[in-house]
This record gives sequence, structure tokens and C-alpha cells, in this order.
Amino acid sequence: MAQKFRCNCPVTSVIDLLGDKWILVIIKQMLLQRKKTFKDFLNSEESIATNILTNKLKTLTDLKIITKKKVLNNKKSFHYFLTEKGLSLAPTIIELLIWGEENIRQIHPEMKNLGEFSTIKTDKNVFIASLQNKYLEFVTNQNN
Amino acid sequence: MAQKFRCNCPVTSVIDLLGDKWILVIIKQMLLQRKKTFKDFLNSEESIATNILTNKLKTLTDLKIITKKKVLNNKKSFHYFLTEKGLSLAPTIIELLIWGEENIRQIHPEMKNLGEFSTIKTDKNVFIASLQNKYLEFVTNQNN
DNA sequence: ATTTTAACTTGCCTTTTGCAAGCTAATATA
DNA sequence: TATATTAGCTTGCAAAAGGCAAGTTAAAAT
Repeated sequence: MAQKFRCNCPVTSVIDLLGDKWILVIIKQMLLQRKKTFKDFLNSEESIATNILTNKLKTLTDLKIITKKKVLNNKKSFHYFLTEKGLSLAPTIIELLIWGEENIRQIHPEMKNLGEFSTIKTDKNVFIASLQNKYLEFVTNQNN
Repeated sequence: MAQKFRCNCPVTSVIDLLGDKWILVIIKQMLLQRKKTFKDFLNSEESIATNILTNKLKTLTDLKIITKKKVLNNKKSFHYFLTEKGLSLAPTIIELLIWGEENIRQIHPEMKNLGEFSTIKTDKNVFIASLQNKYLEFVTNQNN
């Protein structure tokens, strides 16, 4: 670890920790697409390489943004889940989603229109709280 | 330019555009610290190198997130301002600020406590709207 | 007329990202 | 029970992004 920070600004410090090509993408995959195993992440549309995935999951675990849990009755598989700290990135992810929806389609016309998220803008806080609750439920259901 | 996108997810696409070590830092410097000239950015606490600054300002201008304007009666200097598109990143920047304030101090104790932003959490929407209005005023005042 | 400044550019080096192949223990299949 | 497949990595190498220091040019200040 031994993270280096460029300065004492909170915004810049977050970017020092999470500002790369993969960290927030992995968090998005967990929060919005319920990815949880190494293989889930590998098979997702972003196509991450195995070495980078290993590295980023390690970083996220060290930062306590995710946890790594052995799967019951299986000595091979692990489940990765967002912690409370990780879940509290939901507002950031949603703001990125909104900005992307509104500003990227011109230069990236094939971009998905996430109709399922139609209440996002009118009821942002409710949407985020509900997303977080549903994720917590999902985690609980996995732990049986 | 010729931006490449990893996939059709809006979140991932935003990260393709803005997810590096500098882009959002520069936007933060403009929005919260009123940086506007090449020299302003160079002299800020993050210490960006000149070649990288040139490169990122070009990218941001190409993306129409900022504009580059000649300074009146001065053939040497330029002013960079956030466009509406750039200003609409304010919610994202503020979410990063909040998350940083709440989650980074443990591993980065020297981090500034931004007391001036005390209303942020109780009145997030108001805070952001006011920030955007003040920035627009600031830009207007520069154009005289 | 000389110095300083703003906004770059260039060359070189380091770090991060990316690809392909290989590895190991566990699980599934024949 | 032997063989194949799978999950979760590691390793080596190449490309891209980031970073440092020095140099450039035209404009502005002294």
C-alpha cells in the first residue's frame, strides 16, 4: 500500500485513491450489476485483464471498500461485496451515470439508454437510498 | 481525439473520458478555487507538470467541458472557464468531496477540513446550485 | 534595451495498463 | 477413478500515460 497523496485537498485525495481506469468501474459492476466473483468481473462487458483485476481487487480490499469472503462449502471461490464505505460511493456513481447519460451520447451514440433508471433525476435521493438498500438485501441473501 | 470507449455503459464511458489523475482535479481547481490561467494551474498545490497540463487543457477544450478565451488587451494570456457542460460536473465533484471528507482522513490525517463547506450535507442541492451560480457570476465578472 | 513572464514543446525516464500464456488446487464429468 | 474443466490467480513483455527538467517564443514589464 503506502498510498501517496499529492496534497491535502479531499477531492484530489479521493482521485489519488480511486481515480484510475478501473476502480470505479468495478464498484459500478458490483452496485448496479451485482457482480461478485473474480469470474463475474472477468466476463463483464468492460473486459478487464486478470492481472489488473487481481491488483484492483487487492487495492479495494486494502482500502476496505470491498470485502473478500470464502464461499460456503466451496474451497475455490470467493465473493466480493461492497462494504458500507464502498456503498457510500453510490451517490458518486449515480452522478457519473447522470452526467454520462446527458453528455456522452453525442460522441458515443451506441451508449445504452438506461430506461430502468428513469426515476433517477426526479427522485435522486430516494433512488440512491433504495439502490443501497437493495444491495444490502442482495448481500444478505448471498450469505446463506 | 478519436476517443475509444470500452463498452456502452454510461458510467464506464464517463470514466473513459474523465477517469485519470488530472481531469477532475483541474475541474475542481476551476470550480472551487477559481483557477483560470495556465499559470494558476501550474502554481496550485497539486503541482502538475507543464506538458501534462497542456495536454489535459487541450482534452477538456476538445470535449467542450472548458473554453479557452484570449484575455482582453493582452496577447500573451488566456483564461480557461468551465462551460455549462463542465459546470454540470459540480454534483460529481461535491460527491467526491463528501466521500473524501468522510473516508480518507484516517489514512491521510493532514487532509484539510473544509469548514467553509459546512452546509454541504444538510443542503446539498442548494449548495451545488449556489456554487454553480457563483461560478457563473465569476465568469461574467472576468469578461469585462 | 534588457529582463522577466505566460504559455507552451521536447526528450527521456518511470509507472500504469494491457495482452498472452502459464500455473495450481478444486470441482465437475466420463 | 481418471481426465477434463474451472476459479483464481502469477509472470513476462509491450504499449500508453504520467512525470521531470530543460529549452523555446513572443509578449510584457523594467
